[in-house]
Amino acid sequence: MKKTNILKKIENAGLKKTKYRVNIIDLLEKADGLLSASDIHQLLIDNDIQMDLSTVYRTLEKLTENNIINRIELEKEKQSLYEYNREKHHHFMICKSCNKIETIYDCPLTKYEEDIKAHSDFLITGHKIEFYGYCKNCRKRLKIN
Amino acid sequence: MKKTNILKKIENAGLKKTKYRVNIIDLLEKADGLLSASDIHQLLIDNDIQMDLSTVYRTLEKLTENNIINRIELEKEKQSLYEYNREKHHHFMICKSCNKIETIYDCPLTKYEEDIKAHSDFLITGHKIEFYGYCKNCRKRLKIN
DNA sequence: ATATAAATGCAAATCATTTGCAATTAATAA
DNA sequence: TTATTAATTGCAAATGATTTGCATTTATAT
Ligand SMILES: [Mn+2]
Ligand SMILES: [Mn+2]
Ligand SMILES: [Zn+2]
Ligand SMILES: [Zn+2]
Repeated sequence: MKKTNILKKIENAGLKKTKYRVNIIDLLEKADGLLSASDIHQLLIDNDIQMDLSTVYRTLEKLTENNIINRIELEKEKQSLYEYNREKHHHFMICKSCNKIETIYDCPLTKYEEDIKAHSDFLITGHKIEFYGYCKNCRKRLKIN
Repeated sequence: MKKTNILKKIENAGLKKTKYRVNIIDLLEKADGLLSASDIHQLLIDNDIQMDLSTVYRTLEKLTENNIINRIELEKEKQSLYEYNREKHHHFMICKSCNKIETIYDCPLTKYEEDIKAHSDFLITGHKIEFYGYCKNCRKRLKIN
């Protein structure tokens, strides 16, 4: 992503443009998987960017609040994970053996939520799904079909 | 549930029959909602049953391992919650305003999982869904339609 | 009744996350 | 540019749920 776009996002959120914020957004935008606060902290250090872990947390909080990134809480992962917000509804498949996380850009619930809307007093405004199972590699390795 | 059935469950799991285990299973079987470890600890104290919180945790762990109860980890609840395992597949609807948790004994994913099975290398063996929205009371109170 | 492994209480440790506070810095106005 | 002010930061300490080490007790089988 062009740096100007990142700066625009920060500006639109009414946040100060600090090198830390630009760096974290940049890093998450380039990352291909989900990253934890400490992952991010370490990656910054690897890039010679010193930043206190508490500041990482505060930054992630602010960016999450402003929908620039998403905080993901997965079953069993004690740490929160973060991803760049590409504004594309998605879900996760998590391998029970190696913990690999794959993303599904697809959603089976649209119709179901409409049904609930019609038949229940509860108004659904969102949902979260995690699928659990075995990834390609682990199926092979563990001979699971 | 008749106490003999609880004892049978403990026995089948190869666990010792301690008053604590019987009490916790009993309590969860009667509870109508989800309970945290500290909820359970407090309820036991209210019933004049002294039990160390660490023992509550260890008991819940054992009962979960043996599928007598289920451990539920919900987005944003920092504490794990527990329910008696009625062996009935279900999901939750969580009110964004009052945090009320309602259960859905229904599942919209059977067909979808078969689709994934057919089109992906990932083998799905289970899933987890949380629906978020507003319960009847909060819809009324907050005038949300 | 005895032996043995499991269960327990208590205190201390863990670990991700949060917070208080003083110092620094970005944004804005003068 | 300089001054002003609120936001941001670093550091150390706190938090809070959960876990663990260890000595003691208890349930179960012989
Ligand atoms: Mn969806
Ligand atoms: Mn289901
Ligand atoms: Zn795997
Ligand atoms: Zn509600």
